[in-house]
Amino acid sequence: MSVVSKQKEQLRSAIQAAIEAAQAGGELELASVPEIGLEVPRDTDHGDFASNIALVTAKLARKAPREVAQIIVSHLPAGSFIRDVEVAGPGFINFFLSDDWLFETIRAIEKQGQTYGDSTHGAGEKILLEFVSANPVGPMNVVNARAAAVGDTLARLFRAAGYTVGTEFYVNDAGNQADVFARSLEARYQQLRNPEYPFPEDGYPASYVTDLAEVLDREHPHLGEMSLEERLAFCKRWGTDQMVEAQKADLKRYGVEFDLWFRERDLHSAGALKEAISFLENRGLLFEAEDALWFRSTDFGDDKDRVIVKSDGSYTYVTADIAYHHDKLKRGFTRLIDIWGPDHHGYIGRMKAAIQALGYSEDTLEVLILQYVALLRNGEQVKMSKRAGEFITMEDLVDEVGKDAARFFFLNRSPESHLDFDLDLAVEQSNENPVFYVQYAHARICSILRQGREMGVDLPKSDQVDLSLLAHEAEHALIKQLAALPEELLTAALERAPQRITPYALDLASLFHSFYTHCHILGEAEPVRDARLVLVTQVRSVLQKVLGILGVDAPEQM
RNA sequence: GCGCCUAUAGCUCAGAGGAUAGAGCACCGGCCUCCGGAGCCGGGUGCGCAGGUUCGAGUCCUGCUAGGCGCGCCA
Repeated sequence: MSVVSKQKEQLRSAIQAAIEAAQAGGELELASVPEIGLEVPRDTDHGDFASNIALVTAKLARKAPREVAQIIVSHLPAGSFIRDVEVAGPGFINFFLSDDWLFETIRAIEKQGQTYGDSTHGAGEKILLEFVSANPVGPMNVVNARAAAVGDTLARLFRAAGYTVGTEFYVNDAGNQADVFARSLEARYQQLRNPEYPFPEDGYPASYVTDLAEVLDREHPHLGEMSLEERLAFCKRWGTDQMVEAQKADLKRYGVEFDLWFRERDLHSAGALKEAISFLENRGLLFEAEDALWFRSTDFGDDKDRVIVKSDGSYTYVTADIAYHHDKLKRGFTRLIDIWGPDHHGYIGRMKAAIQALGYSEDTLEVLILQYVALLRNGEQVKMSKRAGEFITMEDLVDEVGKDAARFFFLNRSPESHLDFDLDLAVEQSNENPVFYVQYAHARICSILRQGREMGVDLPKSDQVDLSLLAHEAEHALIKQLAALPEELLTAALERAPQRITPYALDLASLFHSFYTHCHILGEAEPVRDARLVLVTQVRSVLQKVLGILGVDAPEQM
């Protein structure tokens, strides 16, 4: 249990006891006592913790909120860890604690290191997080970059919250787009010898296809001996493999590595689609109409029924996706979280229907819809067309603004909000970027500790120093921020809100910078110096933890 | 027409039913005998509109308005 939770527990039982005492004395009449809410107020004038219990119960007690608060306060045990208590505002009870819990926080971080802030909340639950899943027919775009940042950080948050997590990239290498890509690649290959060779009307004209054709020609000279059918199959397999490798490299550079790259073609070759179809068939959920085979998804709340096998005998996208999700569930995952683009939101109904048809509850599948990213340059939206080969790729973005700034930028916004990414601004102001502000705090601490070492100062442990010397306002504010981490991480995971972490990091950095200007360290008398060295060491640890969650580097020097 | 998302400061965006709504950028002042000035301290404007629920609403509900996206035997 975190230090903050422990304080809240103690306060809760104190309040509970006070209410019971008031009831026994006939001062308060409550049929039932609701859960006692406690929060850390934003404003430090409002104490270390505050409760709204009097506001919540006022109606029940038929008294004014402030009066209820006053009665509760009068029955609080005296002389405890509660240093002071007051009734404030509309009826809040504000608690001012003795500083011990702050110092306990420092000892907890020192002891727990990079596991500080973790919890066991998700123990027993296995989450499969699927994200990016860009088609293997071209380079990834900036929405993919946004998805990668959000998904990767969510995965890290889930792990911190004690869940078992698997991350997957679904490679759609067996669908229409892969065929179109294969035909495009084959045509470019032919054109190396015969410039007149026709390029498919719906093909991808972008130059990377031409570049790829040249590699293909170089590495596979026997290709000309194949039949057209064989060659297309080869292009499809080889070409998508090349794209997957390129995507892997881009993502790795971006700090994202998946546990599994799941190939759609493996589902086909394993007969998983047929298996899924007969599974549904056995449950009487399929019917034939208009020469096609349909899934009666309306039985599970979908808007309309969906085609599973087209009239030409081929499968739809949803068929493979049902098989894929069935596979995930069979692997023992208890919750599936998919991150999709906004153009897929209409797809939620049929997938939730499929999950239920497979015998699981609707909320086994959770879909997070990521909104679009509009790129701005010179104040105007950059027009992009994948088909015309005109677009800013994820690789371009990372080249231009850097991994850390790009990730931080994406993670500073809520996933479901539309995002304008001003490239000029991101590049121009790269030195003023918030991410550097946080990294600078880390580098500064490293520098202090480095200089301390050079001066021959041994890094003290918390039990060797007098932590009560950390009495400055800036020090208390800093420690409170450290204490807030466990709740912050858990809430971010539960609400699927990675965008909560960047403000936390910025606040922590800001509180550190402020502390730094107000409180010197190495020049101070030994007891103060040592206490502060312990403090900044723990600040560094938490900065590393938080930057690690964001997937942003924590440099020792900048 | 139906569905999803969005609307908060000049701009880009945070915001957890609570007290005086925040950050960055931009703009204007201060702060270096001393650990990194990529820093600190101060300065000001805002919840699209109208109802409702609540002791209390930027937050929840309803209806409008505006923008983005979707509604395929495409993926």
